Amino acid sequence: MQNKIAVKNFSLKRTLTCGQTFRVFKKNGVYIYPYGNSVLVMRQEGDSLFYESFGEKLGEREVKNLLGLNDDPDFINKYLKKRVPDFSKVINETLGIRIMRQNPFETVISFMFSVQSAIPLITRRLNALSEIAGETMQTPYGEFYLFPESKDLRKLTDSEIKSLKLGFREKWFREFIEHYDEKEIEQIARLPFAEKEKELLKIKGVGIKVAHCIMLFSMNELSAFPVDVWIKRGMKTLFGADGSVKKITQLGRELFGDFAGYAQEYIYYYIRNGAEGGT
DNA sequence: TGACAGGAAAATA
DNA sequence: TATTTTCCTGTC
Repeated sequence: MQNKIAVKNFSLKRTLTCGQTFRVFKKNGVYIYPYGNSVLVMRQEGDSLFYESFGEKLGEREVKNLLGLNDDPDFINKYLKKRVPDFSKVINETLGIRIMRQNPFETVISFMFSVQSAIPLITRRLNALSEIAGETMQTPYGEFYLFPESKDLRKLTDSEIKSLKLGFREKWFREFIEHYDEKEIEQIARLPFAEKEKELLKIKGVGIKVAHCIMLFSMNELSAFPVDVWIKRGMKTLFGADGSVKKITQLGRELFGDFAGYAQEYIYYYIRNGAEGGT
């Protein structure tokens, strides 16, 4: 792995395992991430990130963009502290998580599959789908499957879809692949925030939480504020916030402004292990 | 075995 | 418009 990027206050591990992405493989100390028509292999050593790609080659610009390495944690933390002084205790200065800029089409399906599901189950479903419909890529690290394109998804048979065991999510998935393709999702990604949210909510299986996950993790909207059960608990503990998910989402965006998405990561870590000193 | 985890949509008030 | 109920798979 001769390609090297200098990084600061960055944790590849945390970035890839914090729940924003689901199809990442760890093998012999390297992380392997199928992305578009590439398989990206990465390894971090201190302040150096090493990478190489197979299939379509990925350059430094693309890798940095994917991993959110153009975001500046120092700036973001200052911004958040200035806006919400009480929040200082929640901010973990060395967390090293960056918000990724993933593929929007894949991210819609990923978070549709995430509804009422834990991470290992989501991963299993997405891997099963990729193995059935995605292209195989041979690498020195083994064989990996790219995430399928919409044209591949339309070719899925009934029993193949059934084999994914999507449960009540199955009808959403069928409707989605019938009505949407990459182009349409890319179009949505170009809209301003409010319209983006509105268009995403039109997709069956996409409610407010999933819509904000999609915007944050694949559509460059760092002010998105996905509220799951943990964030709901956190917002209640920290700010006494109560009420519907919609209300908490609004409150989070008003409180944390341009970087609500990063604030959300801090709250998640704080409420799950930060307050007790975990990692 | 039964309790529980996890969001969206439909039903209901 | 706001609250309750139903949906499915999997783990412990």
